[in-house]
Amino acid sequence: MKNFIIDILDDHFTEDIAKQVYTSSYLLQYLDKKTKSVNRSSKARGSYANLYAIYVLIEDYIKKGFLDKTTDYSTYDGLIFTEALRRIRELPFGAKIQNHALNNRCNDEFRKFFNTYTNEVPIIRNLVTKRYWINETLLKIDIGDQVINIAPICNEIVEKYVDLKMINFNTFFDDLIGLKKIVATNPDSVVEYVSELLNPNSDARIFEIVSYVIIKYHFITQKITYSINDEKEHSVPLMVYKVGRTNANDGGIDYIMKPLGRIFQVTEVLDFRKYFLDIDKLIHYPITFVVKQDIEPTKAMERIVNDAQINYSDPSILNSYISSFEEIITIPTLKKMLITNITKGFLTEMVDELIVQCKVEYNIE
DNA sequence: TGCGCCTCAGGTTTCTAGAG
DNA sequence: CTCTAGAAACCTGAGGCGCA
Repeated sequence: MKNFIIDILDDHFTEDIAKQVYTSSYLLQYLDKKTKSVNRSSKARGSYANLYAIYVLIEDYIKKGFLDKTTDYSTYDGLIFTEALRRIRELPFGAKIQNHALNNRCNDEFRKFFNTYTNEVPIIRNLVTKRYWINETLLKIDIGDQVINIAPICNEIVEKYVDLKMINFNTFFDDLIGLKKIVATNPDSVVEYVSELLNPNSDARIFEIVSYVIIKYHFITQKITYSINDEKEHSVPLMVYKVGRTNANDGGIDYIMKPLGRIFQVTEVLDFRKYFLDIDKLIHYPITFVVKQDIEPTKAMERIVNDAQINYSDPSILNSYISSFEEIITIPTLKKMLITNITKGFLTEMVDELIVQCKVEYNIE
């Protein structure tokens, strides 16, 4: 398969020139290296920070008219750090990007790739004035009889890359929106789709969201009645809340139930050490584990206990961990819950909730 | 094929210089 | 002196890759 960078170059030049431009431009080769995730699986992480650092500086370069040589770029004051970072954060997936790329990482990485061929780096900065420039020498490609400025092409590449990543990513949302449309007319296919999301190979974040939605609607029909100091009785549903985004919640609690205070932790593996670590983190507070494994909960528990017994000779220590397992929920449990939720008529709500949670997870809007 | 090490990239914390 | 922006160091999970 031809890559999209070559396609873009071919749009601008004859095949011969396109090839020459590519082989003489380290910047284009760098962009090529940094955009590889397009052709990888949906799990492959994209890379935006370094690309965006280059992008905003080139954008500034073009916007201020240096492409048309109306003024000399070397006399330009440079782009202010805060402005550059602000612009980076406006770009798709860029909301949380930090200072690293502008400060050093982009240049470091470029050097790592190309130091045997060139001493130039993409980003020029003045530590005293805190201003930033794109390195113009890397933009001007001399191919013998002419000098080509690749500034617009570089930015076209970055834009195309972001487009492609967005398409990848939007497919899932489009699917969900599609589900919403057919939920009334063809509920069976919705069930099939959601069940598919529960398979062990699905993306971890998706699994965490889908299992949350199922668990939430499983408990929401159960009511608890309590009274404080014998005062009037309250009757409330068991509400499960998702705490934070998966990505921004390293090692934290995943779901919490009010008012019982049950805590849910999602895990992919059956390694007992992972469970014991979670239990340690919460100082042996009881935990309900949601496990992305296609086995019955009893089997999962058996395996954990067996493995742990080999490593823990003291039964009282072992027991202090085992007793911190409040419940284990596995894929078969979730599938059963899904079916009962649907028979209770929660299908539409569940699809809506899925969309809401995905928007939170992926920072949409 | 499974395991351990390495890289990558985002996120958090700390340091520093300059302004007031 | 304090406050702030900017810079840099530190941390961590996930994926990839090489090796047995």
